[in-house]
Amino acid sequence: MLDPNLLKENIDLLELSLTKRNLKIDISKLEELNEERKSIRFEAEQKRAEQKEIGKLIASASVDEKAKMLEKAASLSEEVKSLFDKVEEKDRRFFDEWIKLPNLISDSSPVGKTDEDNLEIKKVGNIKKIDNPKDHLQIAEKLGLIDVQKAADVSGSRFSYLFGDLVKIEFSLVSWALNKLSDKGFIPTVPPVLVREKALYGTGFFPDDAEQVYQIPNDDLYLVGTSEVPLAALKSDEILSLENLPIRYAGFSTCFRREAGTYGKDTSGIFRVHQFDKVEMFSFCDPEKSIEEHEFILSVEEEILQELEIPYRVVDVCSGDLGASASKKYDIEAWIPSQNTYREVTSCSNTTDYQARRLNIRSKKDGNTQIIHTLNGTAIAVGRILIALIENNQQEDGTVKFSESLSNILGIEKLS
RNA sequence: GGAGGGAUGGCCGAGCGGACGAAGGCGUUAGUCUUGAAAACUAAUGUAUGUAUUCCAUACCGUGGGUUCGAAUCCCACUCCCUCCGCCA
Repeated sequence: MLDPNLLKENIDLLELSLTKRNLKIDISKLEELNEERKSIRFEAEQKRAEQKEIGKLIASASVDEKAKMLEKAASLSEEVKSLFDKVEEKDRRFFDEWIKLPNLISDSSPVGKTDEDNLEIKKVGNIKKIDNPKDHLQIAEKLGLIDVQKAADVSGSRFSYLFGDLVKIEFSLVSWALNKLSDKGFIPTVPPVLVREKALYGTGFFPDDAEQVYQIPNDDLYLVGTSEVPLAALKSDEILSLENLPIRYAGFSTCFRREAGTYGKDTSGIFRVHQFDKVEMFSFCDPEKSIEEHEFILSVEEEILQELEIPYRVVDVCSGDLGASASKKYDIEAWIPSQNTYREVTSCSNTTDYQARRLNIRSKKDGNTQIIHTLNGTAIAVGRILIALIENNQQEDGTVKFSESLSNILGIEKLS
């Protein structure tokens, strides 16, 4: 959520940001709603003060005065009640709209409409020359490492069975990443993957992306699409001391996504599935240092891909392609030989104070509280990393062979 | 799943219809004393909103509703925690 004071203090900034995102929103309507709710609240509070005053006098009034005062107080009580009902209604009308506004876009984010306008920052790594590259599913199915057919029977489309060495690689990757992150000050975490609605609102996934989230209606719980949700909510309603920041967590969890609206996209293999495992970085940060922290998280992602010998490029996501809570976002796209292009494997966002305001996470500075900043980034999205590893290390004979240093990380030299 | 107990400020804990934003203690901060430190003493010490900006008003005692002129305090529902029984990786 944005700071409602923007309406008073920096309406131009708000308008500029919305324009960059290609959104047309009637701000004057919002201003009006905001004014209405404020003035009615003021009126209600004045009446309430009056009511309290009389209430206090009643306690010590003489018997004959009392009856009269009680009468007056009763009618005031009615008035106050109806005024506060109005306040509630006006507040709701304003905040229902206000909460829908996406985060302010960073000055440094490129302006554009779709992912085609994303700005490539750099390309890293050597792309191996592979003649007639096979895709990861062709390779892994033949080697008995992935079964999507049977998974479709059991669970539906976009699910998979992973077998054998691929599973061993997954656990090696996760363990390796958690160790690396732990060394960099991230606290390894296994968070809950079922959360209440509140956590999803707090992180900005609700109301906008509600259709992407699996529900457990019997228990009013939701399956998270990323451990970002329980990690962010971990500090909700807390005031953190500034000298302890940044506080960093590395969360491992299974992630669940409905992938509504992606029918026909990436239907082959495990690139886009309903369930995958991921190690996620999350940082609670001093607002003055979130830009550096963002670069730091990106650098960790790059380090991981470099050590995994995956060619990649870094993309600065443009304004039109940015999620609601992000002020700035970098994606890293790995080279996928079978598609002859780069595809997203990690993403890191600076959500500035957008999530923290909803989650009410603050710190103290010079005696005043301030909303802190939160950031998140993918360390290892297991499925997609497996794809990149398989495809970039495939051999002509249909096997997969890893370099010595890569084998040391994965615990496996060859898939055959 | 069954039976009982509980939730109050950074922490502990009192209050159980009006003088309560809340006693007392601990902690923290500042000061006095001291070469310095400790101890002792003194003082300060929640959050948010506002047409207030060193003053004032309003809200917040798990959450939401109700009773009442007035609720931390009474009633109802929910959430969470603890103890015992049952079941269970």
